[in-house]
Amino acid sequence: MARQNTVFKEAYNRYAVALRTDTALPSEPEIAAQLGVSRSTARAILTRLSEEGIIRWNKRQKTVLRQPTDRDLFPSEETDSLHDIIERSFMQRILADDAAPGMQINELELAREIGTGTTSVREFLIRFSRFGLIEKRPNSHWTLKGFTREFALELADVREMFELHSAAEFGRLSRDNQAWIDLAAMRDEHLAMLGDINERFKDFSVLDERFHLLIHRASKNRFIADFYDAIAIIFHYHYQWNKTAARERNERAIHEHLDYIAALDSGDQAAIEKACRVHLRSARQTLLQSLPQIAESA
Amino acid sequence: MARQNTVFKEAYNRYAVALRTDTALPSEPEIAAQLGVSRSTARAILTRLSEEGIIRWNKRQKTVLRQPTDRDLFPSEETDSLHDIIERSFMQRILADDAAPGMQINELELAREIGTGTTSVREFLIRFSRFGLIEKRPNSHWTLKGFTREFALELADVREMFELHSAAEFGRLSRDNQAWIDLAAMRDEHLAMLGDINERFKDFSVLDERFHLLIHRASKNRFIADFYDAIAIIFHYHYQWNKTAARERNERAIHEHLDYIAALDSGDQAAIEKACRVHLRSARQTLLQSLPQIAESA
DNA sequence: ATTTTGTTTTTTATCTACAATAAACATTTT
DNA sequence: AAAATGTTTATTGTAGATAAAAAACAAAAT
Repeated sequence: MARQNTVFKEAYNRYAVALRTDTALPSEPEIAAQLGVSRSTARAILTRLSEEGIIRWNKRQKTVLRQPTDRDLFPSEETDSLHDIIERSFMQRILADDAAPGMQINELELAREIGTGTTSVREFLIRFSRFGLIEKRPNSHWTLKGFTREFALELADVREMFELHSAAEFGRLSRDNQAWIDLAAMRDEHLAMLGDINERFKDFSVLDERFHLLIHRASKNRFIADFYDAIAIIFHYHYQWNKTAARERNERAIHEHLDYIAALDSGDQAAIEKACRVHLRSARQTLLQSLPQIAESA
Repeated sequence: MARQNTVFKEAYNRYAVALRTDTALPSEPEIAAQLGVSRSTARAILTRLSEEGIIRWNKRQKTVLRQPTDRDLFPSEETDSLHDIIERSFMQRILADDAAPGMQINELELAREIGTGTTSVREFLIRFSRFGLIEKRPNSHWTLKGFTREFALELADVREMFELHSAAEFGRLSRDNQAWIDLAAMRDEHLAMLGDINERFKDFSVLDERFHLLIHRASKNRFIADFYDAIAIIFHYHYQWNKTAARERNERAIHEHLDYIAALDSGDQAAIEKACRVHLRSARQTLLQSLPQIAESA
């Protein structure tokens, strides 16, 4: 098999669930644009919808005959892209207890366990290597460097440099910039979450990511943006893993964010830097406390 | 063909030129370690040296019979690793005049022109993408973002953050650290080059890279180190390309380096920061001036 | 004249195979 | 017994093939 048609299946599901009986569908290019796929794929979706009797399709006439049921959709295992499958599987492995720093990573073994070819695994590892968690010796194996204390400290250092820079840039944005509106909305979301913290503290990590992304966008720097992508992925898996004292930790972080937002809003660079440093210091503590115990420096 | 034996050929050449008639060669593991290859490859080298009548090899007895000549060596085209070939070829293309920002990059076309398979080109592009000069749209083509003014400014911003951090860390190193000895040697090299600047100004870029690498090593941060790798590669090709006013530019940079070294040596953090900023400001200017004219923001 | 659909071509994503290289194991030599 | 050599096995690096997806081209409809 050369390639899975996951793009088609995933887009098919996405389109099918949004269909409403008796409505007319737009033109092929419009459907393609809505779904973010090519017209070829959009046509493949229409073809299948037609074959399944979900729509009647004749050139420009496209009418929804019936609501698709769950049985019309592709199962979720078939809609995940190979890259996502590999990423999830790999992250689970390196966060598992028996993944000790210094461990070798075997491409063929990994590919077999995930049930995929070696090329995809190789490409994933190359992409993933920029997160600093694995390293390759040429003509030889990859080595897991792991979530060690060194890793956390190095990550935190760079994060602080970048965030202080971005926060300062944010403070310099002209007042008619969309970012200020987004920031105000963000404050409201923080307040809302705080009002129902006992129920909603688990949603904080998503809000946290969006908040810092908003700040970082102000710097308009591709290297900072890339680094934040890396952080987001690492935190995404890491927080799924480590959930100790989440409520207290998140509540405190929300308060810090609110102070930080107020400082940004004031436009006072000294206040911004101060609030940013306060938050970054506790974020660093959180990160260090959440390290897996076995992953001490190799 | 599955794989070129460039590791073997390159190591063979390296070992052959160092041979001296009538000397005895060490054990296989030792040879392998010297060359930085596996014993399998070391044995392949000994086998060929023996077949060519350059050595007599009988178990532990390995004697050099004659000095290898140029004709014994593999031609340089056969010793370059595929990765290096692709890198060189690709950098030449994106620095060429007709490489406009926004241009599409075609994997298959690139592979054919370089005379290699698509897999290697893909992997190269994935690795190269972290330098921020190209970008991929999933399921579609790569786009050349190019050496634009934005790129230079973003690069310079991050470089400044990192170098200020590293320089401060350097100033905090304990006095018995090897880095101080290296720094003193580095100052002497700068002075020597300055004494013969008209002849040697072209060697500055190598010294410049080594100098900044020394500074950055003090921060012991993998993200900073990786970023500096990227800078070094980009500058390597970029400076080969742009050579305007090299003598004056380099002479001034040497003076700045010497001031910077003196500041580091003093251990005074304020002086370090000042000297570092002075140098970084002119380095930024140099970078901006060296931009290709056509590569203005797309 | 522009937009939509129909059809063909190009390009990417992924698998498989295999030589080069590294690594492991076994035997011999000192 | 430790280190070297001899031999076998495992793993990586790369080419080539192919289905999926995108893109380009052509014809038809508003």
